[in-house]
Amino acid sequence: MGQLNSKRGSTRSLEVYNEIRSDILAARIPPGSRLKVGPLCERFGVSLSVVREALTRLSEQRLVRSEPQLGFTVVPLDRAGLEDLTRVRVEIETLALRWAIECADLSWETSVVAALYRLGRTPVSEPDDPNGVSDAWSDAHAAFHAALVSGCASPLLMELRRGPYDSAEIYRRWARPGAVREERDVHKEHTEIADAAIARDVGLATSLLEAHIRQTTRTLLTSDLMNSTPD
Amino acid sequence: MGQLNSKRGSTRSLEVYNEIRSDILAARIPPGSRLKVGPLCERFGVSLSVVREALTRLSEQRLVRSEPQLGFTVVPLDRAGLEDLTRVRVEIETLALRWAIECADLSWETSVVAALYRLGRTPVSEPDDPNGVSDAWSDAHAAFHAALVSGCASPLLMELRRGPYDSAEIYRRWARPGAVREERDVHKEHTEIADAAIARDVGLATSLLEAHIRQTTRTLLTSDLMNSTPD
DNA sequence: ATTGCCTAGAATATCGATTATTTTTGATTT
DNA sequence: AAATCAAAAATAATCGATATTCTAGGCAAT
Repeated sequence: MGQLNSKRGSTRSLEVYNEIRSDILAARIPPGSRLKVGPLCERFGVSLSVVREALTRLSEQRLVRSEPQLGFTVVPLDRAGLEDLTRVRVEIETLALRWAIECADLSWETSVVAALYRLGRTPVSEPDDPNGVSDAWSDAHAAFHAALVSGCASPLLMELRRGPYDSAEIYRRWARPGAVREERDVHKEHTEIADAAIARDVGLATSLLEAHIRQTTRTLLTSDLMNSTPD
Repeated sequence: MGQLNSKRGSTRSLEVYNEIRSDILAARIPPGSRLKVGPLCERFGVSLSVVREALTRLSEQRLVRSEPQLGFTVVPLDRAGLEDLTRVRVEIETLALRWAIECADLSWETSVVAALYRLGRTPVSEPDDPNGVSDAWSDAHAAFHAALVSGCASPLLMELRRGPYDSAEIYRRWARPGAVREERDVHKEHTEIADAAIARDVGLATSLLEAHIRQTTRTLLTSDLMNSTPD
């Protein structure tokens, strides 16, 4: 009864939304699996409407698929979808970076440097699970790419960028390096992108960013994950 | 018992969502006005959860703003927002058009020609309300711009394009020409864009499309609407 | 044995009522 | 008269239960 939620602007539905979103992005729920409302209610100690609202929001963001009368599922992995996603991401991310460099100021540079440093100091994988990527690294990686475009002076473009980035995150998280041991020096790629950006070299920075995104996809496409799941 | 809704895959919530969305895009609800759940329930003869779900979906699409604990409002008009929106739309629409031209095939050309013809034959405004734009023309206009990019072979890009287009639609609908009687020949602009696209002239088509979008915004920004509403 | 139909069980979508929060109102004090 | 605070009204958020739709598995017919 006495439920003291004094935090202003907070909502049970928002909390559940964040929990489920985090579960999906952190690869704690497999792509394609069903999200049954009943069990989720029980898990969060919350009512139907709350969970439905959270799932509805996620489905508008393309992290969840909603089939009327059939319920909700985590968006499935899909080869063609990843290729489309990559093309679109390359355009949006490089556009945002271009604008950011054109509008660049000191606080933007600072946030890029800071995010890069943090990313470089964060272990890529947990000691106990050397296959997957750690939550901490994923967060730092997201923060670095967000920082790169944070100076673009377009709130709308930054919001539009988030969806595709998150969609790609699911692929990154589920791709067990497996057979394809990465020969890339990912941190070097990040460093070069940041350097070029701060040096105001639009052409170099955007082409490095493009190569970075495409290379990641190439790795994912050849990973056992995308070849083992037929759909 | 009364099973009025035998349509598979339909949902009360989807219907309400479409109704409200249509109300917003057709300028039947003023920007910034509150969307109280109670009255909407009564109007549609439907329960709270249904309306909330519809509004949640709309707020993810940026047509509605959701402030926790404070309810929902139609997204307000905003000068800076329109300028940002325009910059982003120019990039996304021209990108999609570029891809469409590169992938062009006969059925794409056909749909462009068809949409252009329909648009040209649709009266811009109703006889009884010569100030506003007619629903039919808005639909035809949306269909034409959708047709232009329909050949881009990227489902994701087409979906991403829809949000900003709809956001801009609210501005188009609420701008009473007022003092600024359009000296443009809008249909000529559409025709030239379509011609260039079908002629595979990427540079011309995209720059005409860009000019088209920017010109519309320029008109809106000088209309009395954007100058009378301070926020 | 395979196909198609039908019934029980499970899950989704919707409802009506309850609880919690915000806004308004109006009395009280400075 | 202006400002402050407290009760009341309005509105948002959540809950528990009902109605509807889908799914699975058995049974009959070919």
